[in-house]
Amino acid sequence: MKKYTTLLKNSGLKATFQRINILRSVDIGGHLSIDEIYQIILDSYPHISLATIYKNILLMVEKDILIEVPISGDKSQYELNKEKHIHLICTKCKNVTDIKYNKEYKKIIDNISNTNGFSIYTEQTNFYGLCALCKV
Amino acid sequence: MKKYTTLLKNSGLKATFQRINILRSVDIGGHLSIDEIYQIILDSYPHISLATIYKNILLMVEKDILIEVPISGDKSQYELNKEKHIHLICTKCKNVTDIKYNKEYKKIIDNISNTNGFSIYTEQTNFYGLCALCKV
DNA sequence: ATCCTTGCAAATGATTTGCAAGAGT
DNA sequence: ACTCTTGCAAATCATTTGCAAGGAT
Repeated sequence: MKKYTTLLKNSGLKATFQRINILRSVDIGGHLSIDEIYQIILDSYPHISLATIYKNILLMVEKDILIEVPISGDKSQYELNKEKHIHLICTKCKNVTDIKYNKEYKKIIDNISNTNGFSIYTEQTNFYGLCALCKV
Repeated sequence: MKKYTTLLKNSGLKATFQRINILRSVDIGGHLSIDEIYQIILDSYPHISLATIYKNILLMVEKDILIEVPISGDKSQYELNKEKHIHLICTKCKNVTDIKYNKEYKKIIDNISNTNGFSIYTEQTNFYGLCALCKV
C-alpha cells in the first residue's frame, strides 16, 4: 500500500514490510493493542518478532504517525494519527467507537487553553460505559 | 483520619493502617503513581510491602474509591473519586492539574450519551501540553 | 556500499500470586 | 474467635536491550 510507504518515508523511516503491516493492521482495526497487532501480523508473516512490534510502535508514536490511547484497567491501544475524536469505550465488550468533535467541543478546548496558560498539544477524551449492544 | 475510615467501611473494607495511608497520600498528592504512593508510605512505615499497595489500589479502584488515570507514555496515576474534572497534563514536568467541568462540557457529555445509545458510566478527559511554567 | 532494521535470546521491570503470620472487628 | 489483610518470596507477564545477520535505499 503506497500510502503507508509515504507516511513512513516522510518521517525518515524505511518502509519495511513489518512497519507497513503494523500500519495496515491499525488502519483496518481502528484501535489495537500491541498484542493484537502482533497476532494479526503473525497470520501473514509468522516470522515477525514481538520485539520488532514494540520497537516500531514506540518509534511511530514518537514520530506522531501513531497515537497511544491508554485505557483505564486495560492495555494501551494504538490508532493512526488522523483527525481528532472522542472515544466511547465499552467496559463490557471492550469495543472502542470514535465520535467526531463538534464545534462546541473545539470551543471548549480553546477556552481551557486560553484561560490556564496551558499550551495544549493534543487531547484525549474517553467515555467509559456500555455500548448500545451490551446495554440490553 | 476518620474520613478515610468511613470511606473504607462503607465499601466493606477493613480500615487498615496501610489503606488509610494510601488514601491519605493520594488525597494530599492529588495524582500519584503506584510507585510514588509506595515511596511516600515507606517514610512513615518502612515495613510496607509493594504487593500490599498493588492489591489495595486494585481493590479500591474496583470499589470506586479510587480512579485510575492512565497517561499516554507513562504510568497510570490514581486519584480519589471526588467530583469530575479535566486533567491538564504537562508533558515536560509531568505535573497534572485539575479543571472543573463547566455547564457546556456537561451538556456535551449528555448529548453524546443520548445520540449514540451509549450509557456513559464515567469519562476521562486529558489535555496534554506544556504548562505555564514549562512554556517559557 | 552503507546504514538502518530485524529477530533472537537474554535482561530488566512491573505486576500477581500463594501462603503462613498478624491485625481488625 | 473469626475472617480479612499483610508481607515475603516466588512466579508470571510485559517491555527493553545488545548484537549479529539481513534488508532498504
